[in-house]
Amino acid sequence: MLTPQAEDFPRWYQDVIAKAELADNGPVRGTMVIRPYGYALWERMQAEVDARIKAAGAQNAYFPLFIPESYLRREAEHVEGFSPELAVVTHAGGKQLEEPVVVRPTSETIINSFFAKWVQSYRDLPLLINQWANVVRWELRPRIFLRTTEFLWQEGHTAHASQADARDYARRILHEVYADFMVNVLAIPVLVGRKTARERFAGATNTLTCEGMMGDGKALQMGTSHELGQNFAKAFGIEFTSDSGLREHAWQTSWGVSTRMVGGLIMAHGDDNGLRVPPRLAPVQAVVLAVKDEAVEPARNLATALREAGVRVEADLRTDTPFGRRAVDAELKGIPVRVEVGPRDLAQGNVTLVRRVDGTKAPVPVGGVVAATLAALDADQAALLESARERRDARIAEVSSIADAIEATGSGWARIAWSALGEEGEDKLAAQAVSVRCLVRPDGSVPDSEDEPDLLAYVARAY
RNA sequence: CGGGGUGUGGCGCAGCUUGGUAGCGCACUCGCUUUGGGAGCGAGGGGCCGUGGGUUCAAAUCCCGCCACCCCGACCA
Repeated sequence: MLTPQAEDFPRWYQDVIAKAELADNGPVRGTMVIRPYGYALWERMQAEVDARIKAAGAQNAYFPLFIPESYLRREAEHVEGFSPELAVVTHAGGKQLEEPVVVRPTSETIINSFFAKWVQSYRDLPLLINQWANVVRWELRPRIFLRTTEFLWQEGHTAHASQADARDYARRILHEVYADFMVNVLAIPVLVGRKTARERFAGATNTLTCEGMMGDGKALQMGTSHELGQNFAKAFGIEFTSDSGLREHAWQTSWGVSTRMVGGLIMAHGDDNGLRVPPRLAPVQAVVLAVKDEAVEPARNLATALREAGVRVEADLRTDTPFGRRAVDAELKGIPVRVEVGPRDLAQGNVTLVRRVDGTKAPVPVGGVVAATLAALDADQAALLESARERRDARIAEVSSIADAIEATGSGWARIAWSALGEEGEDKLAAQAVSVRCLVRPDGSVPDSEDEPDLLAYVARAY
């Protein structure tokens, strides 16, 4: 299984670094350089997430990279959560600044300072804003793709007229944007639930999460959606006149997903032969590989036919590069379908269709390539999700004691009654580097409070 | 900050115990042969061995100091 920066890299991961070009460590500790192929994966994630955000009614905007230090101090809990990991600019323009500015670790403070101007009436609400940006958090221990000093993300910030509206919107983003994308595009069957107070975002009144299980059984928080209550509205003066003429503070949410998802994709689906990219995400869904010179023209034609059928296709006509190398290149990148076009098969009117997800190879008549490719893409998207779901479910242990829970997290997750755990239990887990990933109701839905009866806690080791 | 470890061509490493002409794999350059699963053969280029000092006829190797980086924890998307 593929773990970025694991002690003993699988050999192929080094190859991915060297050849498939996902990411390098950057020149500053913990930053990362995303090479073109890794960025292509991120661009696809952006496109899919952005479409869902817009469908949920939010609009894109952009706010400053630099935030006056005093802005962060306005919300006590928030500043406490971030102060150790801030990058602070003290000098600029050749002199010391009167007030240092921080490089945004997240943009609640700067965006809310504008919201305070933009929101005057209940008619201005809800205000639904999203920003695609880079942020910087000087973490103690970076981990490539999962916790880098600088990362790319999307952060949504909204203001609502009522607590109920804010609560509903935070849930809507969680389900319709994040979980929908992760399950249906990334093929990662995320668990959706509520964070405990201990795990909550600094400054939030409620944090919701999508938790994915990686190939080694550890958990990865892949996306979060927060209810901020009126904390920031009070700190930044976001007030409006309600329909009954009263002056009220807005209720807010914030939510985000980041390049961490690239790491999640790698660790959830990668195998010993490289990446496996689900077809709906894949920047290149099919590669048509000409085995020898005389197959170049037929290969080009097949690529055109696939493109016209709506497949994201690439023709590999580099017949001066050995076949094996080109096949392995496609495999490492996780390209779902490979169509090998060679004279031997062509003589029979066939090509070979190779599928990355299950590794099968089969001869297909030239005229049937488009249909076979479309069928394979659909089937493999479903197969990847199904195998990830089976693996996850098989690794969730039902336990009733804290000791058993810790034991179970050696290989997967544990499910335990929240009443058997509580905050004291959470402390004991933490001492063993185990955390409560989220709380859910018995029917799997997201709780409104951690005090609801019969809640279940999922506990695991996490990245 | 605590506990481990590592610094040797672009990348990954051996050599260090027992001092004596700096080596291997990958990558790179050239030539020929190859091309249906990470090509083969031949010929090349490239390194003040992290850094400062010490011991010695002689230091990658031994001694002392410093620096950097990595891993495991604390912090965290």
